[in-house]
Amino acid sequence: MPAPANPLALSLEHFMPYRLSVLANTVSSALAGAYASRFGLTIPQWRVIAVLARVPGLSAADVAERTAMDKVAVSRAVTGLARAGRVSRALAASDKRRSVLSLTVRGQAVYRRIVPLALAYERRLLAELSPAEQSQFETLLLRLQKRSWQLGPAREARV
Amino acid sequence: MPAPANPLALSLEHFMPYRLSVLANTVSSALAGAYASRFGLTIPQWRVIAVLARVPGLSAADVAERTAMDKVAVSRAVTGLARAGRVSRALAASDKRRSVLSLTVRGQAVYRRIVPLALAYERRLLAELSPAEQSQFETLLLRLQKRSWQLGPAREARV
DNA sequence: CCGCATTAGTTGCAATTGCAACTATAATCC
DNA sequence: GGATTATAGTTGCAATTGCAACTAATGCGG
Repeated sequence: MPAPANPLALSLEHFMPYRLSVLANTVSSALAGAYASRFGLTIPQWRVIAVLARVPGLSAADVAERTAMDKVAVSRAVTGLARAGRVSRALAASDKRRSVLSLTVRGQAVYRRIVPLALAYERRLLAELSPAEQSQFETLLLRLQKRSWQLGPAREARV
Repeated sequence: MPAPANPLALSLEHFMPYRLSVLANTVSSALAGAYASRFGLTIPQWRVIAVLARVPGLSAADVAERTAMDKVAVSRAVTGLARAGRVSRALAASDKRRSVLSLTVRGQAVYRRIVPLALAYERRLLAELSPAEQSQFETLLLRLQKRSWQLGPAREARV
C-alpha cells in the first residue's frame, strides 16, 4: 500500500457520508431483494404501503412528506399499486385536487406478509448490538438526521 | 392521527433501514449538490478521484472494490474523468486487460479543491456529537456494516 | 365575482443505473 | 501447446429517477 502524501487527507473508508451511503445501500438492497421478487414491489411502493397501513386516507403529498420521497415518486408508486389493486385512490370531497389513498384488502394482505420479513431482517441486523447500544445508536442517528436537515446543501466553507 | 390497529406494527419512522436510507440520502445529496455544480462531478466520479488520490495506479476492479461500486459504474466514471483530463488510463504491462489509473495534475487539483469542502461538511455534521459520541457512533456503524455484509440478502425467516 | 397566484398531482423527456452480452487477454488443464 | 475456462473492462438496452412543464382545482386580492 503506497503511502499517501496529501496535505489534506480524506480517505473514503473513514469519510462518514460515504460510510452511511454504503451501509444504507447494503441494507436497502438486501431488503428490496426479498420483497421485490416475492411481491413485485419496488422500494417506493413498499414505503407507500407501510405508511398507508398505519394511516389510511392520506393524500399523495402527505405520503411524500412521511416517506421522504418526492411527489413524482409517490405518484408513480401509487399508480403501480392502484393498477395491482393494492391501493384505492379517491378524490377528497372538500378539495378535488387531493387524493385519498388507502390500502385495499389485497394491499393489507401484502403488508401483513412483508412486515415479518422486514422486522426479522432488522432484528437480525440490530442483533449485532446490545440493547443499550441499539438505543444509543438510534439516539445518535436521530440527532444526525436533524442536523443534516438543518445544514441543507453544503455551502462553501466561506467564500 | 388515527390510531394504528395492526397486529404487527411497523412504523417507517422507527424502521432502521428506512432511517439509514433517509440520512444517507440527505447527506449525499447535500454534498453532491456542492461539487456537482462547482466541478461537474458525479458521485461515482468523486469516489474514483478520492480513491486514486490516495492510491494511484489501481485497476478499475481495485477501484470498484474500494468504492463499493460495481465495475460498470467505475468504467463509466473513469471514461468521463478521462475525457475531462482528470485521470489517465494505461494498460498494465504484465496484464494487458488491467488498466492502470491515476489522477492527472488536473485531477489532483480538483481533489485538492473538493477535500476541504467535503471535510468541512463532515465536520459540521459531526459537530452535532461530542467527540466521545462520534467515536461511539463510528464503532457502532462499523459493526453494523460488517453485520449487514454477513447477512447478505434478506432470506425468508424460515420457510 | 374575476383574474392571478398557489397547490395537488400527472406526464414527458433526458440523464443515471443495472444487468446481460460481448471483446480481449490471461490462466488452466489435458 | 491448443482448447477451455476465467477475468478485466466496455457497450447496449431496458428500467428507474429527477426535473420541468403541464392540467386541474382552490384561494385571494381588488
